[in-house]
Amino acid sequence: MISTKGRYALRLMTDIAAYSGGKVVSLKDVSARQEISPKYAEQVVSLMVKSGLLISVRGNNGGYVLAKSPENYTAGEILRAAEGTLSPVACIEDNSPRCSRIGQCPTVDFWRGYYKAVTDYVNGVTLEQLANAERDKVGNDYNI
Amino acid sequence: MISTKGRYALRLMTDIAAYSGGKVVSLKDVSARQEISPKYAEQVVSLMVKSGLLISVRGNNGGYVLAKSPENYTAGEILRAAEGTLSPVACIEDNSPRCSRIGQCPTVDFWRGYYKAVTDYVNGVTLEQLANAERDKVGNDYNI
DNA sequence: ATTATTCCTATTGACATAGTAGGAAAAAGA
DNA sequence: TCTTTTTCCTACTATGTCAATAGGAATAAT
Repeated sequence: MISTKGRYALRLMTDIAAYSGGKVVSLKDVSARQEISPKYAEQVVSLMVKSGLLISVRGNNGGYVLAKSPENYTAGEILRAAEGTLSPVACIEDNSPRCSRIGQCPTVDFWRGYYKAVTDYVNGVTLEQLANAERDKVGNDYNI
Repeated sequence: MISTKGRYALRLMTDIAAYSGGKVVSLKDVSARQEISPKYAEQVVSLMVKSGLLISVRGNNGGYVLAKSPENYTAGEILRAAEGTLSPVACIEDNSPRCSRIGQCPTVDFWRGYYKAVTDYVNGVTLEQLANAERDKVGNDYNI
């Protein structure tokens, strides 16, 4: 399962992309709209800053701005910045400690394929697409 | 990440498919070949039995047999039996407690797509393919 | 009766998750 | 200069999950 860090990161980035209009926006506003604990949102957003996906502005009237335009972000890079890796197993990551069974393990190739299926998918979705979904959905608060 | 339960389940099932030849095989042998703690392997295998993927034979000379032939298993059903679900988020599972933001969440469709990418992949790999990989790899114990 | 197996449940140490909390540092405005 | 609003940083904590380990009961062949 993807943890709340990854899920919140995606929603926070989507919100900023959808509503900031390129201006600095405070996390207070973003987290309120997304109903995410402001203090926890801070920690998630700090991962985005550290990865260079968001630019922070400190002080009064400060906040965050996207580092590039929404169509140039993929969901994959946001999730990786939050989660660390999307690899299903440790042994196929870069810099993984060598598994002694790697030469005889029948499932390594299977996991590589799994990883590729996930990677291809998340790298194929842009933040712009998510932001459009956000704007489309507002007002559509139908309870199924 | 997929837990050891899922990873071990796949390797144990693969081993049985590759080496049992349709006969009852004891878990002691299987777990030794796969270098998995026998006691822990018991717990993993019991999930397979409960899901009907393996048939158990109790008593002396007992063990386990595949419930069907390897080409009729997918990696997906084995992983789901071990892991419970492969869904990346709780809100898109069947019988999930309704999330109050479902009507306005911009990422739900993204996660559905993610889930589908994973599901399509794991349902497209058969146990027979894994068993062939196992047989091919034995003897290729090159240390990279 | 012995032995080899599966079956079932309890326990444990280590670690990760999902926050909460408090305050320091920065910068704008009065 | 003082106040306010923001980000930034670190520590703490409760809860739960993981990955086993452990012990013994039930079963069945010899």
